[in-house]
Amino acid sequence: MVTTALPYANGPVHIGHLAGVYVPADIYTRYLRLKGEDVIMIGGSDEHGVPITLKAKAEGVSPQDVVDRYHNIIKKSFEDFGISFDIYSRTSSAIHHQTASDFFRTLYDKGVFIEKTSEQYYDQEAHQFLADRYITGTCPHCKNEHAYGDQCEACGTSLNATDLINPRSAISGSTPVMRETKHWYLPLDKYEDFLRQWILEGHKEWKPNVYGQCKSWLDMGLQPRAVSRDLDWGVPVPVEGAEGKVLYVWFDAPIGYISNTKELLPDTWEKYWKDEETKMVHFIGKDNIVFHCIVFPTMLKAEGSYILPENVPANEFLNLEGDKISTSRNWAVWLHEYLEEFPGKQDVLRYVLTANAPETKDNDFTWKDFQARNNNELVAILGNFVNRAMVLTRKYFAGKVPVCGTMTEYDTQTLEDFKNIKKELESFIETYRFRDALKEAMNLARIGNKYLADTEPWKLAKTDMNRVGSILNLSLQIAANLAIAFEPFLPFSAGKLRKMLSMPQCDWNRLGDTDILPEGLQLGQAELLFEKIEDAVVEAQIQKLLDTKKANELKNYTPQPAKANISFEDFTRMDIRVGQVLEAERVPKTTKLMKLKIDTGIDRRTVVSGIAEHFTPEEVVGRQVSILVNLEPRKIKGIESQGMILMAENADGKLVFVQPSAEVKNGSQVR
RNA sequence: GGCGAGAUAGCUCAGCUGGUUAGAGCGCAUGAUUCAUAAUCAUGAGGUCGAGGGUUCAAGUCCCUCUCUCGCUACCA
Repeated sequence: MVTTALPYANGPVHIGHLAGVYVPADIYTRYLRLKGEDVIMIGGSDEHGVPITLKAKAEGVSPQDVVDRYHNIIKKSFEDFGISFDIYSRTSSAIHHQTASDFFRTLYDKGVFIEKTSEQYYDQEAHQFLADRYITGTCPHCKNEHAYGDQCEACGTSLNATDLINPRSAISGSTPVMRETKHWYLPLDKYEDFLRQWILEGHKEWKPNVYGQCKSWLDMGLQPRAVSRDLDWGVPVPVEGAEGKVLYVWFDAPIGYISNTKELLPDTWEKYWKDEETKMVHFIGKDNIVFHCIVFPTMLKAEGSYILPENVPANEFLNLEGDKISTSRNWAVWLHEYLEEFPGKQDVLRYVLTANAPETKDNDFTWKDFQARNNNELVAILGNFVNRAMVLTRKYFAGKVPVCGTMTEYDTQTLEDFKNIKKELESFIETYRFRDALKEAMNLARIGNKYLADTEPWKLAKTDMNRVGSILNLSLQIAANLAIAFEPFLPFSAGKLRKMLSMPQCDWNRLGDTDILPEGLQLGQAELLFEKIEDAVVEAQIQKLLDTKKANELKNYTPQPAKANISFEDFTRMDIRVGQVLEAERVPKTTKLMKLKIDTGIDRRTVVSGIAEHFTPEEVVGRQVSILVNLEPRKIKGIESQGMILMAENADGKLVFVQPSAEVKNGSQVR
């Protein structure tokens, strides 16, 4: 049984999700199916939790509306992309609510949970407890007045809601009060010995990143974790006196794997979850390691009747054009958009994401690389070889598989080269090394190209047609092998290829054979498997990325609220002058600081300013600027700064000098 | 300055528990070739494995120090 991390239904799916989870899981599953194994692939949307309720609130719609929207987009795009789920369901379904509820109740009845009462902020007007995100207030560190209960976005410090000065409810705006609330905790610490044994002793074969992270968690010591929250969106806690409480989203989400299996196989689902013979594999990203290796197994163990995962092949992250993928910054290639803009090119993306998969460390996706891999590998190596074999066969044998005569020594030598491809592919795939597996499959096409180049059937056609027949027969058999080898990776193209080769079945066990296509078989219509991608196309994608990013930044820009009024007195105390930059140099070992020598008209002084990311020293020398001259001097990086240059900051973070619109004398006052 | 990750051919990266002349793909150069979506095939160019030190019979691979790069965070008066 293969499970894939449940994508969170507050946005569409992007290439990072695909590369990390869904493409590898799909390759693995398709491979097992081809081998005739009894395998199911389980997926679904994760639809509970605070961020969805916040999004719903911001848009003025219900949480259900939000999850409906994204669930449908995600589901559709997975289908179109060829991720072959046996079921893709969702955690807002009735069957999931029932399953999660029962699961909790079972643990509850067994006395697994610890009940603890703690004090939490409560909104008396809205009559509900407030999650950390729902509380705003003044940050105790930087005095930012718009800090959240879990984090201050101005200074980046993570906070407890109780740290905030002047806390306010984000729902009603009222001042919340502390009130007692009861929650249930899963005592992970009690399972530490079991986990230690199971993972550290029993699963040394797990990927180093997974094993390492588990080890570090176990070494730090585990704490009980709350499994419930005060919220009205989610699976209600099925216990008396738990009104207004739901299961915490990390508790309910992995149970989604079980619910979805139930939905798929109402009668036989237990075979997959409770039979020791079943191998369960969780495909996830690195952010999910702890939940799938520590928390969920503990839940399953505590319940008692479930099996534990056999492996958790977590991938690292994929970056995009050198930058982290980010939903909120819109720095992503969205799957549903890709499918629209590159119709019929699912396999190109599948190929690129696999060839460059973040299996051992974070990797970078670039459109240039996408183009290069398509043009130089898919088109030039794979597509071209198939096309050569097809065209030659059509030309000399009217598109029928020719008779294979006696093999030359060279033929058998070529065969040797790909005899063991099956074994190698299997060993790579079964150890989750899909990048290497794909490379191996590609090598088969290279062997084909080399074979044609070395035997030169187009020359022999003038003298020895029998020999040409043997060569093409073997070439076509290689093509047939390609159709099988690529089936898990590039299902669309492999299907197309099989159609061209009149190969109705795809039987993995025939991989490596050289009699897959019978002699005399009439081949289908030849068509190109892949087509070149022009420069303009990828340039447009890069431009689009930059544009949407910019647009998004501007859209998200909200002017800071006005500060409290000050008196005229206060204003006149500030002495702002027009000055001129005489010298400028970067401050060593800093990224943003520049040291400036300013002629203020009154004197010449040194000012340190954080503009080095936006201007070079040459650009600023000679410029007139506005400068606050009577600011208390301050040492920055050991340099005394005597004043402040006034800058305007644009929505995209770019700085602009505030300077007079016409030249004035240095020292002129700004009032 | 703090925390985390990293530094291997022009580029993107492999190199597991230390062991023969350090690898792949792409790019580049030269040659071959024309069946093929100017695609293919061959050959090659020599990277002091960031620097220095240490452990060892033996280190890209282990230890220490330093430098640099990339994230996040200070510094933006």
